Amino acid sequence: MNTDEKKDEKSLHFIEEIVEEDLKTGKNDGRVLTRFPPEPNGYLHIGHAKSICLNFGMAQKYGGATNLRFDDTNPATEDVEYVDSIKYDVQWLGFNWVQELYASDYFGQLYQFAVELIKKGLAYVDDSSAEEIAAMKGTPTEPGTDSPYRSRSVEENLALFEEMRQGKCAEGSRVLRAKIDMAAPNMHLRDPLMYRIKYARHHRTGDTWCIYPMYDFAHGQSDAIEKITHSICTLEFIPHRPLYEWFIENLSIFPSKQYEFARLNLTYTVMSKRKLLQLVNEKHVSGWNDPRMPTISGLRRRGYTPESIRNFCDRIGIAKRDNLIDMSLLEFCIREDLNKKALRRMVVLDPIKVVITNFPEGKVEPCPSENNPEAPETGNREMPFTRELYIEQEDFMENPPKKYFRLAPGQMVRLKSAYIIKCEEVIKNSDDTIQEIRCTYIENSKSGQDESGINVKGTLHWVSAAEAVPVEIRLYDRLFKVEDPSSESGDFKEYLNPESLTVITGYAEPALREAQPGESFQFLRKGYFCTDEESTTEKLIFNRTVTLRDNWAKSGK
RNA sequence: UGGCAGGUGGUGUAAAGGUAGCACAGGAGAUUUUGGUUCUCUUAGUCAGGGUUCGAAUCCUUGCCCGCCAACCA
Repeated sequence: MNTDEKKDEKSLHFIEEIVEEDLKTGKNDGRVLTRFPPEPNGYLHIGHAKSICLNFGMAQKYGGATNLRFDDTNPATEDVEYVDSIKYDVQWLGFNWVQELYASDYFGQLYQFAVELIKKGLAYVDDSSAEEIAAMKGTPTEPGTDSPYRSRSVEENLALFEEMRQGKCAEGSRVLRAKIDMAAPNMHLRDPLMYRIKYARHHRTGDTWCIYPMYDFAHGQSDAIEKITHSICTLEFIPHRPLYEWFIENLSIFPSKQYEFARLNLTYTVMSKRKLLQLVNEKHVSGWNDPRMPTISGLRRRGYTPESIRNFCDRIGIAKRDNLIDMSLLEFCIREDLNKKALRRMVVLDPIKVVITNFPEGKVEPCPSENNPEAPETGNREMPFTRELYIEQEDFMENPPKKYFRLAPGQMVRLKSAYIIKCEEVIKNSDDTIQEIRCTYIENSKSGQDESGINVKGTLHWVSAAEAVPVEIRLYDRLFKVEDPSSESGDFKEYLNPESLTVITGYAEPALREAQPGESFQFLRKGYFCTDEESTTEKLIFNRTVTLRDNWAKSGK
């Protein structure tokens, strides 16, 4: 009994365990307040989605809340364009923050904190150059050396820091540093920089400030100011934790706690904002929302749903070891979701003409076809069946291998929701290519009223040649040719997949005329496709989200 | 040769000293008017050595391997 109960429980990941322990011991009065802290210097990607699901998810699960806080301490790289896209993407994923905040909201408070540390003799103004500071920092195996400015008096430091703030110092001429330990084995404790001078216009504070706090002197204090209980970040911030705690202790502010988990890596793509920005700037992709990008906006345009992404984040788990998740898991998640939701439509991507010789010219016979067999309540739409049709080039072979269930001379197939046809003759062009396939249809074999008694192995999708709508189809494939482009030697861009995008014209059944931008469909036997945002009634454009699973192709044919 | 954090099937992730489980991927079959879906079944794993223990993925120890850290980035 006891063991059965245990089996049913989903096991907790290490952060959930920490929170449950805190709740049990009454820490923070049972309060859970997390924050999602993006820097507005790029678009959010699927790795951020993992963090978003974690931070908002923890709050949701334990009756807490989550702040959205922009870590905007570097005006040189940040912009409102990014702020807007980030807010949109978080909401699109299905999460709501209680407060929209900015580290820049705290610039005044942070300045006071710095003054406080100077007064306590724990911070000093250093006139050394960036190069000199780097040289005095030492190396991981050798201790650093004290700066000649390290022993300035409190009064002098106070005056100098004030001058920095007033814009009396040139950019790069001075910095404010914490006075900790130049011999610390942890490099981050070797008198880390707290403030630097930057004459850059900030997207929120404008020209109010010319000194800006570094990450380490902004993040922890922002957490403390907001009384964040669990400050969750990625593994590379582990060495920052002692510094995070040092500032909090010496300032005697709310003791937020930092916890670190392993960031997401995905096969056949890159996940660093720097690299993604490079792909955008160098035009290897059409923009941050190119459907090949692992960005939230790219995935959205590709046809990924919020549900599928949340589900994916759920399945990959939270742990501390480095990981490289197989792209096929993400693909599984979107297929799973779209299988339930996407309406079925027939589109021939690579047409070959079929003439039904015993079907009257000019006749149009409506064939009802289910919109989604997984959701019968979606009903049917009608496909027009006519004498001339298109089927897929690959669905016909003159000399088929055994177990080829499709069309071949003398063989019969079912046209989905319509008739069984038999291939009678192949008409060729002078260059030996196929001009058209001549078939006869079995009159009493219509779907739903089949009295032919004929059993066929294959069912093909098709469209009426006369009624089909030409549409643009963008076939997307993986962005890179190798699983882990970042770990390969040389420039990661050498490994871009030149065939990541193929644009073709396909022939769609008439019902697709009404496709709205953002709407997803299953093109029968071909895959899931999403109407592109640039699609119009005059020119329909579809992006391939993902192919269907294909056991036939997998078997090597 | 410094500090820190990790190492469980191909990929992820559970098992908190007591049956190594789940998902994806792979394989076999059944169903199917999508070679889709669904349903069965299945291959495959505790980094290595030593120790503690009745019993170790788990504790101790040594070694090996991977990652992060020396931006006026976050």
